[in-house]
Amino acid sequence: VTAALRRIQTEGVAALTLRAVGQDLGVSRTALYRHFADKAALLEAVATDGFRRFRAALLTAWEEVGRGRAGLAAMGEAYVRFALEHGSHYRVMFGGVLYGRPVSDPDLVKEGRAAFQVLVAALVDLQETGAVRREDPSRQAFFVWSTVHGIAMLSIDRQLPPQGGDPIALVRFALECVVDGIGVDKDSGQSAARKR
Amino acid sequence: VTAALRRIQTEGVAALTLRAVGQDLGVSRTALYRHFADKAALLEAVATDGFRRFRAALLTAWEEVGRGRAGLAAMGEAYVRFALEHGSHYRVMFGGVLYGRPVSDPDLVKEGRAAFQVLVAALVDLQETGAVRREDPSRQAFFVWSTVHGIAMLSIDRQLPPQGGDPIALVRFALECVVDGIGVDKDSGQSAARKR
DNA sequence: ACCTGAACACCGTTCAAGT
DNA sequence: ACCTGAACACCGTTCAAGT
Repeated sequence: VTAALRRIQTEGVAALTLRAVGQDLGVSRTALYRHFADKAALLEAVATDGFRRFRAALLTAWEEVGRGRAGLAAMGEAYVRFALEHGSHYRVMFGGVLYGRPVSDPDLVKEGRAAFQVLVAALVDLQETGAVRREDPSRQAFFVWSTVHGIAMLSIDRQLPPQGGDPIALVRFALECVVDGIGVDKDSGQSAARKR
Repeated sequence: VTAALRRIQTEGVAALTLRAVGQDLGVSRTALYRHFADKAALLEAVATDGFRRFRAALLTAWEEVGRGRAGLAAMGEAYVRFALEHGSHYRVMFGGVLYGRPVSDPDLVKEGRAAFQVLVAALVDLQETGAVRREDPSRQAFFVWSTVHGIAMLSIDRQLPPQGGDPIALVRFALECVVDGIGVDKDSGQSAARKR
């Protein structure tokens, strides 16, 4: 898995061939079939590993900055930073490299859910401090996730420039708007974050 | 191009091989090299065609519903509907099938920009009616685009369920929050959409 | 201008065979 | 248990050759 990761990082996801991985390991291409059912299984293992690192990155960002609205912003920045720095890895986790489902590895879906739960927990926290409306936090989380995921994806695909500018600046702006959006109290027409 | 599109729709993007396209056309695989420099060029043509249809779909949704906040919502729904109904086509346009850049076809970047301009124009319209803050509309557009793109991508990759629910419902919720978010007047703490 | 067939260098995968 | 080598069915791409 680490050999596969190294290749993916340096040569891109397209260069991940069983033969190349085998060669890096000083072993035959077919030897990998003793450890993984097929290439998809290797990719699933890579994705699972990715979700673990990903979750850790989000969590430390959230805790270092000290929760609250600023914590969510830090988490969002950590999110797109991860995606930018590990573009190929992020692609394997999300971008449909494993497009021909179904996902067979239960660890993969477990780690994926765990990463998502970090976001849900953050939103619950924001609800408690009153920064955000009290409603289904997982719905809010899907919304936030989509926004940040979209920024990450478009950045990786170089679809944001030319004047799209810095992805980090964009995610900062976007998350401010998002929190305002899910913070607006529909009855009073006021931001929940601003009223005491 | 239409033959390639048909294959992509029915068999998925992975099944798009030059040999298969040639066979569908009753022609040799290598014959395609008289019309496209290589496979990437074919995919770029498919993507260009996709952006044209995409732009048309967004535009009619925007105009049919009659602009304004409801128009943006309709546009967002049309967006994810397009992505869901033409998953493979959408993938070619965005999802990094053309990952190994650079994009060489100038028509492709032109059509891509044109589709994006539909969104920008909509936001300018919302600014004029006072539904949304007056600031750089393209920055707002990148934000909105990211959100909807994220929902579309996660839906296509089946990453939203199980309890993520209907993507259309999610985009409706998300766009309401987004408009609230970019409509909040920072000075008064009130939603610009609500004050007269 | 457009197409063909053979050829080349790559894939993932299977399988009989070795230690 | 782990690995190997040959083999198979696929790829994209090139090239000399045909009309």
